[in-house]
Amino acid sequence: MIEDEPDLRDLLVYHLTREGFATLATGDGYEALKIARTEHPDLLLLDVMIDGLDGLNVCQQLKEDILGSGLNIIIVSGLGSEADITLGLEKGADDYIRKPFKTKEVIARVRTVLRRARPLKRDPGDEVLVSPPLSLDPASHEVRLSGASLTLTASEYRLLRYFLSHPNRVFTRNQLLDQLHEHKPDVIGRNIDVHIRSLRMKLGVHAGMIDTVRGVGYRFIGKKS
Amino acid sequence: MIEDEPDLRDLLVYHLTREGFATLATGDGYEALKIARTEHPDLLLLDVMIDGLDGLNVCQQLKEDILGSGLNIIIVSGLGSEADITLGLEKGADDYIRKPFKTKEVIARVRTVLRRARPLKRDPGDEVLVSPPLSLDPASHEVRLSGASLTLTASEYRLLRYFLSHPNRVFTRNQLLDQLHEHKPDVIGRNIDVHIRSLRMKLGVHAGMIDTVRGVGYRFIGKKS
DNA sequence: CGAACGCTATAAAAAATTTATGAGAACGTG
DNA sequence: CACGTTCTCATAAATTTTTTATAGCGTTCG
Repeated sequence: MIEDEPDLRDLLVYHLTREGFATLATGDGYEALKIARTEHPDLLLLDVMIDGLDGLNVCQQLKEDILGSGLNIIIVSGLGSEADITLGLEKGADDYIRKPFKTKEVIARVRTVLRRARPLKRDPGDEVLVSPPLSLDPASHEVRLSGASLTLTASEYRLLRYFLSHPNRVFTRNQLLDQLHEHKPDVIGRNIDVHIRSLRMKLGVHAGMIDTVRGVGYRFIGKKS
Repeated sequence: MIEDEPDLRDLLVYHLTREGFATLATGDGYEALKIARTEHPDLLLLDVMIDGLDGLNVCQQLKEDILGSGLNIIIVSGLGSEADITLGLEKGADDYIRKPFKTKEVIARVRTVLRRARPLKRDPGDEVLVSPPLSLDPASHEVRLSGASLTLTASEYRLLRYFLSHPNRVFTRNQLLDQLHEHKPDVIGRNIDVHIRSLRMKLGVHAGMIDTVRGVGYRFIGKKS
């Protein structure tokens, strides 16, 4: 992100980070070029009114420079600079946002551009979790064991997904319960046992992937794929 | 909750309580500090525009004060105080809500922050403890001796973890017992001996790492990794 | 130097805790 | 209402923790 107003920059960085985007920010045009060339970002959020170098120049240089490398650019325009927008789009920007904006809107646009531009790169939260011989695809909600499709209930799925995204780590029953539903205070901790059991049954031979840690809880044993 | 408008305060208290959160509310900054320090809340819902003491001050003081105790803070900002938000986030707040808001939104945020915060609570103690040839990983609850995995019972694990995090220091039997369970006053001190023994057995050749200090207790002999 | 004492190690039995399992009730959804 | 899912509970099985008893070792002091 290139944005020269520190407050606004920090706010946006905070939000983007919170939404799962790895974010780098600067207020200076030259620095931006340097960062863009070394870090190969997927997306540039570019305020056209910045120090050091005109935003549109940055836009143009980068588009030429890293042509085809999959860099996307969203222009953030100041008030009443209609011209900048059209100019920017001509120079290769993919979208624009007009000030003042809501952070929600920014995030939505970022998402949209990234999704449109990179059907290959999935959302971080949508990546297929693999831990042989298990694989779980959040997008299609499908789980496979040694290639064969497993039919899981919603709870089983959630549990397994949580396990798969935090392999080799112990969780107490309450931690696991929290993953199943937005904390239902009245649910008895022991009922995790039942879910574990059904998961294990469906895992069949590989039931051992879910390990009981006596006196603590459960742990999923998984290899890095 | 710190909120100085009584109507709004009551409304929120009503809703939060109905959702199962134990809620305390005040409109005064100083009182808030006092309550926070005695009641050890999990979450602070903090309006930055309050009487008695500036909201951001409250935020900062509490974060410093109860550092690591797992206090989470959500800032509620008045209209157009963008600056307060970033400032607050810098001072340690975990999230913010902008006025005007819907009670549903507030509840959702509260839930989210609390859920997100809970596993983090465990983080500080998550570092792997190493004292060659021993290593203990709190996250996976796994202990290795010269690379080979050791299977410990819950008590053995706790004991060893305590030893590893305080090497070369003598502990009385009662101190060690306190580590095993939240104070069970009726347990006889001598039973630590039994745990020590089983630990030593599992340590095999390295049983000597646990040293008997006659007339006092035990000490773990460890090198810094 | 050696016997007595106090503390620790060991072993085995008893008590307590924890987990697995099976079956049924409650719940929600179509 | 029928169905599949989720939750609760009771009981059995497994394992851990505590207790108890005895043997062993080191220290102290006559």
